[in-house]
Amino acid sequence: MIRYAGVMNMQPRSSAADATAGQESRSPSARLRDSALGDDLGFFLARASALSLAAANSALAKHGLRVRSYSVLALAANDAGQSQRDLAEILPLHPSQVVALVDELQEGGLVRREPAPNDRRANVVVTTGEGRAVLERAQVSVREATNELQAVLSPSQRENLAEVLRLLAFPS
Amino acid sequence: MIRYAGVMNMQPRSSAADATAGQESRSPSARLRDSALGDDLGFFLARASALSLAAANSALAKHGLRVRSYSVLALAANDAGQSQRDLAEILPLHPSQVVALVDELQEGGLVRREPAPNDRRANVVVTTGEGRAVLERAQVSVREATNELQAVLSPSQRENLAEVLRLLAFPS
DNA sequence: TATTGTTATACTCTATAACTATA
DNA sequence: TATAGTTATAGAGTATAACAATA
Repeated sequence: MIRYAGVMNMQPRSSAADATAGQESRSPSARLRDSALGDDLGFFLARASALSLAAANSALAKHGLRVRSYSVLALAANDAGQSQRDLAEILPLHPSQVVALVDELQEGGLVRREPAPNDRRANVVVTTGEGRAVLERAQVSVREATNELQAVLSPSQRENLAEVLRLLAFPS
Repeated sequence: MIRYAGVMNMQPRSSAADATAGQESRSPSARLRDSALGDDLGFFLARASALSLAAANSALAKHGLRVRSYSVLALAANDAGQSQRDLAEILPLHPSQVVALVDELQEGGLVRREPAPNDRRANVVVTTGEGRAVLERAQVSVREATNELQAVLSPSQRENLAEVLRLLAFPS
């Protein structure tokens, strides 16, 4: 049911084709291992990320959300008083992308734009009651999908991964 | 110089704005940590992947390549006799995407399409001498970029990461 | 009947520039 | 003059369907 995104769309291949492939039929993973990509950490990073993104998007679909709108909703819900500019900075997205995402969430009744108290240029993005309810349900779905994906890892591997990825994602 | 791709485009913000932000000015990373995204491994995975992709694309630009064309070139060079369908399966990309990538590489003189010996429907993608030369130089650049990105990690952390990512990327 | 390469199309995500209203 | 939000547009990347030639 999961659709792989990005560099990751799987093309299921008939096993008949494999069977008749002839003499030089190493497995796809063997070919990959022997190529220049075989020890390329970036390749695995991209693939793991795409799988994770696809799983999250799939889990969020039933709530009418995608990863990016979910992110905006999650941040807006966490702390009232955040302007669109703040959201753009934190996520990080371009301000013009935040406009579209907030539009979408607002049309669904999940957030409101309110005038910022100190700055008449700025909007504060505020979650509605409906928005908070949807977010809570969506969080459960995302967590389930994440756990399923990480089921192949031991608890210590998970912790290690989180720590190392944090270093890579936010080099300080 | 690096341009961050995807969910990852950084919007540099004037420190003046931060200084005058007023009472509730937690840092962006603090806001992120407190939000529903703060413990979301998928978020860090996406961000690390985007940084890695951007670094690789940046490193490949001077060779006239991008990550996807580099991947096709690397696989074609590794093993003569691979059809476009094979490449699509291994990478994995949609066959129609491989068409465009091979077109591009062929126009640059890095690969040739040759008729497959056993199957007149299929093309075999073969690297030219120029293609192999470019690939070798590109590989050096990619490796440099990767090392720079992973400089924050200890050797054992790198090994661990590679092992864990392999499990996530290719769940068997 | 199924598969290979191909073309075409559409949709998502990302990047950039420009405009307006405020500061 | 700089910033917040907005609009518009263009380019990657991705997904899908259809077609001709061949198996």
